[in-house]
Amino acid sequence: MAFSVTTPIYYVNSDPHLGHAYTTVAADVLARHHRQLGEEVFFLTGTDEHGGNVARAAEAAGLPPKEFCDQVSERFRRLTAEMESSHDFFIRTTDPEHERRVQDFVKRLYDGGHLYEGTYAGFYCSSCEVFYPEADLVQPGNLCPIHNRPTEWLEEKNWFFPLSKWAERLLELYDGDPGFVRPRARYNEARSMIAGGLEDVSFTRGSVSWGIPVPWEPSQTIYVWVDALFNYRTGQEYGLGRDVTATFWPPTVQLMAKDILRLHGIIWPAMLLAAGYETPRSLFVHGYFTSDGQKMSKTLGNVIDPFEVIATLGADALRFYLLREVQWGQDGDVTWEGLHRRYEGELANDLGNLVSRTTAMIVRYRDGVVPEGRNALSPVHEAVTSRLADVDLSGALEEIWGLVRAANRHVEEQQPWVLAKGGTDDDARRLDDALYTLADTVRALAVLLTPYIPAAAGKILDAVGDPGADGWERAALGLLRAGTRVRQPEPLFPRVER
RNA sequence: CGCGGGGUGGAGCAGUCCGGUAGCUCGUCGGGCUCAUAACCCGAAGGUCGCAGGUUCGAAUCCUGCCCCCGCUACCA
Repeated sequence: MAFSVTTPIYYVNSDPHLGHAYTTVAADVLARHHRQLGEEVFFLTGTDEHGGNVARAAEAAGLPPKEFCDQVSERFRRLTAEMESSHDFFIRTTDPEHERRVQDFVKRLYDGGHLYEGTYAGFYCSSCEVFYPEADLVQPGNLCPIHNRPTEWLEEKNWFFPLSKWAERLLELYDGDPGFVRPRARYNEARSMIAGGLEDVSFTRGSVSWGIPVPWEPSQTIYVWVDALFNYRTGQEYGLGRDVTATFWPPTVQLMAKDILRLHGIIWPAMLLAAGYETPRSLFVHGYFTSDGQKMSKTLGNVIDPFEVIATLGADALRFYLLREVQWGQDGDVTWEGLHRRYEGELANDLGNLVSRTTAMIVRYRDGVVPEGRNALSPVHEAVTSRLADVDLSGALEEIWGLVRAANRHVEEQQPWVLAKGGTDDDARRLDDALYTLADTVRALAVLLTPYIPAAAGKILDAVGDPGADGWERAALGLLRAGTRVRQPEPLFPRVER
């Protein structure tokens, strides 16, 4: 089995923020989980670096475009590193290997007769790098509907991709697989965009120089979105120093936010169909964040910087919070208040404290050796497996937390401290069972949580004497060997001052 | 006739596809415990499931109409 997952490549026009972190951690959880399952995994992320927006941002920063991209791309790379992303390759669209392949790809479409030459005239927004039909403009003043700034009337010779021609094939794709785009509402949205009629799209630009030259007409550059989308393919072709497309193409799951659904759900598969490539197995569209019910903005002062979260509470906390607080696939509200609440209430009190009390009791009552016993709790790994197979990242976490709570409840029900004082054989046997249940459950929890909070999960496995045993088959209960040595670790999630 | 999301106890949400005693977390109040990161556990109060009609033995769930909020305008995932 092979599993390949992608994030969008992040546009270097702006600094990394919480949304980027969100998509990255989601992809990372999937990648780590599928590795646990023993599958071959290819997880691709990176940065999107061409286009007029970047050229302008570079100019504003007083840097040549490539140098500017180097700097910003490095910030994104640092974010992925700090949040412990396990991606297999970090692509940059300014990689010469990528640029060359994009040219080959576009040439292939050209040679196959899939592009035609036309003149494009229209209202152009230089921020979007997009022409708008007059009907979409904000009046008066022909303002860009996205930026609310004046557009300019521009005419240029372009190569076009006849998207309209592909509508029927796209509908077949959608109708043949209701799971192609998830959640369902996004599938409906994309399908109705196709059914409502598609317009051909410009494939090249005459007015943007910071881009990949069109092979047969070097005065033009390849439109940045073509260049960007095709990273999913080129990354597999050269990312590992060899072509792994035979194993990993097409991508199993491609993650994105809703703003780029049209690009990924319509244009991207059409491009691939035209070029004769297999289309992605599935797309998953997640939601947006608000903070305190409002969009994040510097002016409102409710911006949450992922670097700051990691510096304050750690990468595990950020990863956990984003996937726990926000219903996967929906918009969600994130705040520092909520972050602290989840950190203290769930990571520290529920999980961290469970590990603490479990290990402390085994050290205290059984000299740190796991006794013989059987696990009295009900396993959750099958439910979690099925949630993750459905790419339900917050649902899986909910299932896991049910086991955390059950374990804490078990302590109260069994009252090991009472059993330890009782002198009968029955007391001793019941204490053994209770301690075994706790140690084994904590161990299984670490396995289940490995994709989400890899650092803490590793520490838990070390503490219960099962280091590195994080394969998914270990997620079942009752696998901890009696006689294993346990020690009490430092608090996994120490209290942090607000 | 722009598109999309949402309205469920004080807060945040699940449940709505495939109708059948309204559930979870947090908060509040009361109690228990002492293994543990002053953590943990139990109990209670608290909801006419946005409104109005309809279908049905039965509607948060299906149908019709309406009202309100949010995003699409951003450091845009």
